[in-house]
Amino acid sequence: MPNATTNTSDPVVQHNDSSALKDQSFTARKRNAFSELMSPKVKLQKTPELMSHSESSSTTPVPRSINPNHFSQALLPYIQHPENYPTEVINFTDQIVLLKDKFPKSIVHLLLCARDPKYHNMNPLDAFSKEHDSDGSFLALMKHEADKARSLAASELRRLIGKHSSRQKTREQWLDLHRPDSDDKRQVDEKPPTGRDYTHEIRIGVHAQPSMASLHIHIISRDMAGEKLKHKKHYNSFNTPFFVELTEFPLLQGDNRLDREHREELLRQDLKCWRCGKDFKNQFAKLTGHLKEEVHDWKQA
Amino acid sequence: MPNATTNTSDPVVQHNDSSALKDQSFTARKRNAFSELMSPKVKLQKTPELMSHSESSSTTPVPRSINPNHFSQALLPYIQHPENYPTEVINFTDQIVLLKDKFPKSIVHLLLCARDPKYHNMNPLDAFSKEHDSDGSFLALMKHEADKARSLAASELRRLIGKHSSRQKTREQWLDLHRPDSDDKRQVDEKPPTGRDYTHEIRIGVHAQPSMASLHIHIISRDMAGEKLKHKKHYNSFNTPFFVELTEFPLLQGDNRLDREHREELLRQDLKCWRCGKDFKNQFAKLTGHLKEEVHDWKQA
DNA sequence: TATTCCGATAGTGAC
DNA sequence: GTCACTATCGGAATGAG
Repeated sequence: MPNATTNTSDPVVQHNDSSALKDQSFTARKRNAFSELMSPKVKLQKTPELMSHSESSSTTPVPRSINPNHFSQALLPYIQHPENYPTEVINFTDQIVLLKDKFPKSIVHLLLCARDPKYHNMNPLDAFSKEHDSDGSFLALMKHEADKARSLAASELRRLIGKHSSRQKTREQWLDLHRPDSDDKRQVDEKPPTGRDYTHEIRIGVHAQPSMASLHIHIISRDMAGEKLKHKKHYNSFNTPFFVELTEFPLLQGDNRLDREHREELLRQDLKCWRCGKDFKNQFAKLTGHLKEEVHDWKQA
Repeated sequence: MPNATTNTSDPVVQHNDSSALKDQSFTARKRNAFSELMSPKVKLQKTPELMSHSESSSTTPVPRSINPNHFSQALLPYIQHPENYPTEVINFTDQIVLLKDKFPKSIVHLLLCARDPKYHNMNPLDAFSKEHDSDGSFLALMKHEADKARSLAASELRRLIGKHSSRQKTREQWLDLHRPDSDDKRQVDEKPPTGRDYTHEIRIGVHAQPSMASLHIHIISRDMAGEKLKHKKHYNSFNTPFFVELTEFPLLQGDNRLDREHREELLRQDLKCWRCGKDFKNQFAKLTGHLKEEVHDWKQA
């Protein structure tokens, strides 16, 4: 069996489905980031005062006098002391922290956070605007980091659902027949068939109006099959224009998502299956029931 | 100890609080009507076709083609064959059946049903109108039966909560001191102090728009402390003009309860404590919490 | 749009 | 205004000596 490559469309199939060692296929870091969810209750550590917390022009849910224990500040500890959270944090630099979302709305759901305090409490629509990022350098940095995170997320998704993929199985069978010690090399193809490219199943973007004050980008697989997807706003925040892809930035000046009312309207709109478009009105339970079937098919591709 | 009388304001206090024999204080009938609630699920028996089911001018929730198994017909078996339901039916004549409400909204909650098929599916506002009861004989009959039922209900209420009553305790102490074999007859009063008159705590009336098709009159204690009082409409149906006291009939021609919209408005109105008048808006749970205290006091009277 | 808890609201099905 | 079940919708608290 050939060794793993870094090309997510040409991966080794991992047959091992247990979670014990699964992180090793995800990243070379010693950290144990993908092993488990955090404990349900965040224990906020004593945090220093924030350096800055200017009000966003796109409005913000954060109170003007910021209580570091307020729920909207729950990401702060990871940003300020990522080294203290080896279970949750996948990797970090001086600029960013990549961590697992504690309440995953899809099979793979990561958050890429900016560490610079000037982005605390700043709406991403502002942070990535011409006004605040005139030379686009911040956007470029985050796009670069997000692309790396996409690769990690794709690898993790492949590890988790690759065994269901028909393309993956085809590749696996070819590799079995062509392994160095095989007697049976009837196939004459020069190269193995490509496996599924899971990077295409990863979406990258921000919420037009986040509740968490720390600037964060969602790195999320397409499925919406996460255990913590519990209501309509969860779903619509990822499956309407409320979810702003990073490629959309900087937004045009008249973008209607700069209007608070429009954002709330997006979250209230009818639930529609991301895969087949079926309209479930307000029936969230019906939607999730339907999604189980859709995701079953989606895994087969 | 003197024997029981039929005067509800001059009762024997029953110290026995167990349910095994409690029916004996309620009625001389052999029936076991007050022992327990029916099983939660009504098993409708196969019923003969209804004789008549004219539409009420006050509108009716009953479909035009009546299915005898429809929920609105659930009282029919008791009316047609009261003798088959000794547990639920307290007594009956050719004209009426008196039975325990299976879903009591107060500590005592009885239903007095008319047996004549011409009242099936007739709104009580019509049945007791000049048009349908020009000589008032039907109203007179039902008032007479309801008054008898009131006495039974009052006795049952006394049996259930009399031990909490201060007036009842005063009477009890006097009777203790004056019992035939007592050594201590220091009291010189000629007559025992009256106990609480529980007939004043029994209300008699109909719902302005019943869901059950069979004409029925509620005989219900004042408390609203029944286990089956579960939502706002339950409460308001007994504590707004939606509850039409039998003494109000026949209604004046312009009575606004003849209007369906007005009836629905009555059920939607703010929840107000029947005892102190406090407004609980839509907060049903807060109301029932409050009622526990009020009913505790009410029992003391 | 953070979660969680509680509770009010709304629709359905009942044979 | 029948009940019981499911689920949607709506507010409030959320820390901590």
